[in-house]
Amino acid sequence: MARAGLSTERLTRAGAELADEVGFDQVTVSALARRFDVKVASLYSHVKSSQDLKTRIALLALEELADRAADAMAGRAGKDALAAFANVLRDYAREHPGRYTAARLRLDPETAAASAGVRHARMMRAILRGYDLEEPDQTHAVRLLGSVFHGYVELEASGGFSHSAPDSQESWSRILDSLDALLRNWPAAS
Amino acid sequence: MARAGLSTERLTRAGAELADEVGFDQVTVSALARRFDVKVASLYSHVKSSQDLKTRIALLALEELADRAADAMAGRAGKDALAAFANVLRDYAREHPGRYTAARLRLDPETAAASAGVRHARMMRAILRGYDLEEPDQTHAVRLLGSVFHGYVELEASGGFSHSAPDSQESWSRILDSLDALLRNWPAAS
DNA sequence: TGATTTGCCTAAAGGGTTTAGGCAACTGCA
DNA sequence: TGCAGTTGCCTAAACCCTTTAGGCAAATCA
Repeated sequence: MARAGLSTERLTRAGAELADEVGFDQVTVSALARRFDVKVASLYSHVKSSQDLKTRIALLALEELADRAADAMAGRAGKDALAAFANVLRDYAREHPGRYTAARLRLDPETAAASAGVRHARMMRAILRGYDLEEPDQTHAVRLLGSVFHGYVELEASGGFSHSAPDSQESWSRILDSLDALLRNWPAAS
Repeated sequence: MARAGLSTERLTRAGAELADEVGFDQVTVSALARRFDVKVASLYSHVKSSQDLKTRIALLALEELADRAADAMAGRAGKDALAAFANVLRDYAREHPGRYTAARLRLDPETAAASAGVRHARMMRAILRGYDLEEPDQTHAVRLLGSVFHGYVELEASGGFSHSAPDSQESWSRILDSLDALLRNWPAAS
């Protein structure tokens, strides 16, 4: 019987594609086995469990996202860097909704620490270097940006802003403008 | 054989409790049947499907949330109203994580239109009446606030801010301050 | 070429979802 | 109060997903 050429790598990639096609939570070991025209049990030589598969897809997505963000931010600072980073996030989510959802999977601490998530955090700090913020305000700002970006992208993905004026692109631009303004004039602690 | 006294109402409430205890996506018709010490098939007289059950829990959570928010906002305006609304969201999420997750379930358009979600939207607009924003900036601001609130609460729930200084409460306060400042000085379109 | 490793398979158990059909327990009406 | 009709929970069964154990054949390497 001919072998299918499975590997952890290929399964992870195929899983990511499947996620984009049918949604991350429809990614199942069974569905993946069907895609490779192989029996379900065969996948368990390459992947420990369904959870393991999902974690690998999440890590892949985080890497891709970090790579794109690093690329986009190269040579930029201030508002340009802010917009570049934010747009990478939003575009990735629109292009690869399943992978984006995967990237938001809750990872256990060690896995998270070894993931590209730390690159994301560093890039966020790098953006803020273009503004004049001391600690702890810098941390507050990191948290604000993270919340806005992820929050907006998620609301947009769930259809919250579609079919209503003004269109989402305009809100997005204006929100980036307003965040830039806010970071330039960060209010002192009350 | 004694009857268990099931009803759609009771199942929905029990489902909400179960969600808070074990997580919304662990809410299953089977688990609920166990909780009532009843056979699984029995629930299907009261609930159309697993999806139906989840939707009902989501609608319950949206109602509770809207009730609390309306309460908290009564008699407040400006920053007070902003903070009241935001704190209700955050507190509810901390108190009832499963219900909060449920409230974020993607509903089909008609269901959403008939849900307490519309009250949320109206309250958001009410908050902005305390600031001087014309359309379309008011809509942009609604979207920004929605993104920040949901984004922050979600990142916080997933442990993103724990075990790191400054503590989450401080960031939350400062972020509310900064949003207030931003809304008072909303930048003109570029 | 023969021995070993590797890869995919069959088999089976366990759990969730959902439907069909049955009997017992309530409800309401005479 | 007694009986008919309705309602509520049950058994049974089909289908899908996960995961483990153990087997045979294909690839690899000596």
